[in-house]
Amino acid sequence: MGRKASVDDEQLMDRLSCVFRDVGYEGATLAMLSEATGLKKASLYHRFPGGKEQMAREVLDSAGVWLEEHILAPLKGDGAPADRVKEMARQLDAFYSGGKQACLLNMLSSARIHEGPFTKAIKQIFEAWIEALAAVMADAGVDKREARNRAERGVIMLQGSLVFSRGMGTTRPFREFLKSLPNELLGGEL
Amino acid sequence: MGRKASVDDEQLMDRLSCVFRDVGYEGATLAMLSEATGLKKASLYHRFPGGKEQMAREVLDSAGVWLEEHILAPLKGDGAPADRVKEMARQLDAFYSGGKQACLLNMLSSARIHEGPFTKAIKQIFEAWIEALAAVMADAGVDKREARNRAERGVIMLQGSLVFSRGMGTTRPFREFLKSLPNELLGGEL
DNA sequence: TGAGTTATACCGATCGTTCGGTAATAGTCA
DNA sequence: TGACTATTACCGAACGATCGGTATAACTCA
Repeated sequence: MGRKASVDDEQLMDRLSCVFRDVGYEGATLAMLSEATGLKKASLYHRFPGGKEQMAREVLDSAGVWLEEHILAPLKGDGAPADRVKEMARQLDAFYSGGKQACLLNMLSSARIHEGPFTKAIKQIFEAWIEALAAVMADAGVDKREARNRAERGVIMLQGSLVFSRGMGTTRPFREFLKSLPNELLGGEL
Repeated sequence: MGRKASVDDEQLMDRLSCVFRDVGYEGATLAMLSEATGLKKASLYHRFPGGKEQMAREVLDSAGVWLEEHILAPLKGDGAPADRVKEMARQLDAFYSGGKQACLLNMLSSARIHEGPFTKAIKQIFEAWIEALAAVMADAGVDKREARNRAERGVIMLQGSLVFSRGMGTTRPFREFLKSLPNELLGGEL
């Protein structure tokens, strides 16, 4: 068949994701996306006929897949609840580069594209995440309602610690959050 | 001497702030800022010779002043610690329109302007806020180190709840955060 | 070869910005 | 009081640059 791509889809997603996470949707220009991927604009349009919006959309979708594989699946595993949570923390640490990289869910939820193509996907990811977290806590014997509260708080603190870390110019808040997360979720039940 | 302004400085700041909080720095266009303020682009440049960057910078500065007046001053008041925290919650509820509006500190800390003109101001605001919060808790008898931890957690949860609320399309998380804030800060000392 | 991939060149639109000029107020002096 | 001037606020039109996007040709390799 044809010629092989100089950048495989996975690398492509990673590099596009990096740009969107750094500067958001509006901040990301095709020039930046081109430089980050090593592909010229026209080549990007070959891979993403839908343009910048499709790129962001697919990056968001692949983030959803990543969450499913690296976070939700381990959370639904059969180890001890505390171990599953600790595994999640490990994965999060890698995903956010120890707090250096922002969260796509925050960076892509600007109001410019109000009720736009991203809002639904973002909401779904948040919901799936919280549900899986609540399920783990339920396994650990936490009351269902309390489990949901703690799950939301966990996600909220993740987002907040990333925002705060970026604002303060240090990754310490994020790292401390990760450390406190298991106890935060399974506090009275360890 | 000259002609009186059709929009006073305070209104101007409020309307510019609204745009930056909605769509961030890169997302905000002169066209949007012009429409939001009722001033034509050229008139905006009369008020802000430094252009868009000066607008964002002054909006950020005026947010710092607002924090000083409406948050830090009450926190340093002479009422009961719990009352001071509750007053802060009231002010925050108004400032963020019950969770409908995002935080400038989050929206202006994109990496596009890395180490740019906003980072220092953002950091200062975060620091002043946390210090004032920690002081209130110290007044309530909370251990100094613990007070600082809780203060940071408070700010982190504020940011996180705003991000989460926006992502989920509901203000409930923010409102619940506000409700839980006094107990979160002064939990064991009420 | 010929399908698949990348590159060069280009497009209209919009970006942030600037400039020349006009509208409106305040002070001056008759 | 009322023309004149100074000063400030505002706006229409245009700037160069860059935006996202699109042709079409050149290259690569099964």
